[in-house]
Amino acid sequence: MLDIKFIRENKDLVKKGVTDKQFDPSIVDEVLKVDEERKKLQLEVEELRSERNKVAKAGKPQPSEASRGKEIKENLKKLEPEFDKVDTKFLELLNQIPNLPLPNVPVGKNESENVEIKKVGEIRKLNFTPKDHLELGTKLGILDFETGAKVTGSQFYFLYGDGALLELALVQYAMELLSKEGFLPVITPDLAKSRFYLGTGYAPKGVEAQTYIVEGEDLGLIATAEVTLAGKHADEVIPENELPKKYIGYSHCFRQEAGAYGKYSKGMYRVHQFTKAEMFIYCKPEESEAMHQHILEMEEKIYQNLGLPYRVLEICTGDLGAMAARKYDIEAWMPGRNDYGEVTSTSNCTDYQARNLNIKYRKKDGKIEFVHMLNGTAIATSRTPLAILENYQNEDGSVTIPEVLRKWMGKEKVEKRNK
RNA sequence: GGUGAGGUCGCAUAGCGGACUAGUGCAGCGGUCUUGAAAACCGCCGUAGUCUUUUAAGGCUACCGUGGGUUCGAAUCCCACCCUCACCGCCA
Repeated sequence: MLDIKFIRENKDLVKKGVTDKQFDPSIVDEVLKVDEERKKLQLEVEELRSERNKVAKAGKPQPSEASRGKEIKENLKKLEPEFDKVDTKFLELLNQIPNLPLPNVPVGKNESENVEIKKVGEIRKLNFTPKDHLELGTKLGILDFETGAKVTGSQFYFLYGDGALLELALVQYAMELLSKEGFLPVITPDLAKSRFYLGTGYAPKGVEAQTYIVEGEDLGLIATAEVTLAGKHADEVIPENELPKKYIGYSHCFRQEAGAYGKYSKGMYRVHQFTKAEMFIYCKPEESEAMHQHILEMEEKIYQNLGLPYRVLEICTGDLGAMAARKYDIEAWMPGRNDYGEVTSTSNCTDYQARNLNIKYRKKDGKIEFVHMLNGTAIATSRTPLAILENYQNEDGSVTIPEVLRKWMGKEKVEKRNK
């Protein structure tokens, strides 16, 4: 959420940001209106409580005071629920105001106005018609959606042999590279309490649209390790000298993806479960822009080393979503669709998530302030293997393994298995 | 899953209905002393919200695992839940 004080004092600025994000700016006026109501009620409640405390402090049973005390109690019994109701409504509305875009973010209505900031790598010219990853993987016997559908449901898959090894190799590659860059490798739980899968904004509006929820418990399957890594420091005050904290988290990710079908969702591009190595950084406000560039650099390094052609997009205001103040996506070339497709996304959420989760840091001078929080994909297995299969395919249907992964795969090429 | 013990201010502890405006110790910050340091001594030292106010400062409210309840008054009593520790059971 945003700081209500900031909203009170910068109404027009907030409205502009909200408008640029393609949210309805009237929400800002609504919040301020309910805020006034809330403050009024709060004052009444606090005055009553103050009197109650005085009466109580006067000591023993004095008959007249006791009856006044009873009266106050009755009044509070009516007023407090009223305040709670308004307060709840206030928070609900406040949470609907998205994070504001940073000043240099390109203004645009939707994804069509995202800005391509660079293109890297050369697209291989093939002298044969490329197959898509689904056909390649299925024929190689390493990818099996049919059994996934049988056992679990549509858009789930089994990996066999080199398919399984490729996923593990990618994760190990990313973990090794990033731990050398000062990121702490973390394996997190794959489930989290609702406070965290909601508090990180993964389901702020459509709520259950993305998240699988465990019946009878306050638990859901995480959509990304961002949820657990952000929850890790909830309600903490981090000493300044421990910042920045850099994590590379490993988890499985679960998304319902309700209604998300279509030709671009084919095969591994959009699935209900995948594995991901996710970078996550907590830092001081003044260094968050630099940290964001740092994450993007790491992502580029990974895709360069994997030898995958890609482009970098700066996401425009209208496509940022609620949490991000700035966002970059990397799209890798995917011959199967003859187009680029998203493989990573890195967001600077500034202090928006930190305010939801109450994560602060103590400065050297003793002052306490909210941290900035950033996240970025290192490897999303399903989409990265997809890009590898399609870009490294040979005419005979075999797939050459990228050099950096060979030490974990123990071979240079994936070929058809008999069994 | 069962039984028992426990969750109090950064840490450690006290607290068993009205002297709690949550005490004490440690750590931290400032000072005196010292060539410097240590020690000793003195002072300061939670978070959030809100009101008065230009600021500064002060007042008020809430917070003793979480949520309810009893009472004029709850850290303290009652109920439910969560977590930690120990032992037992069950399992990779």
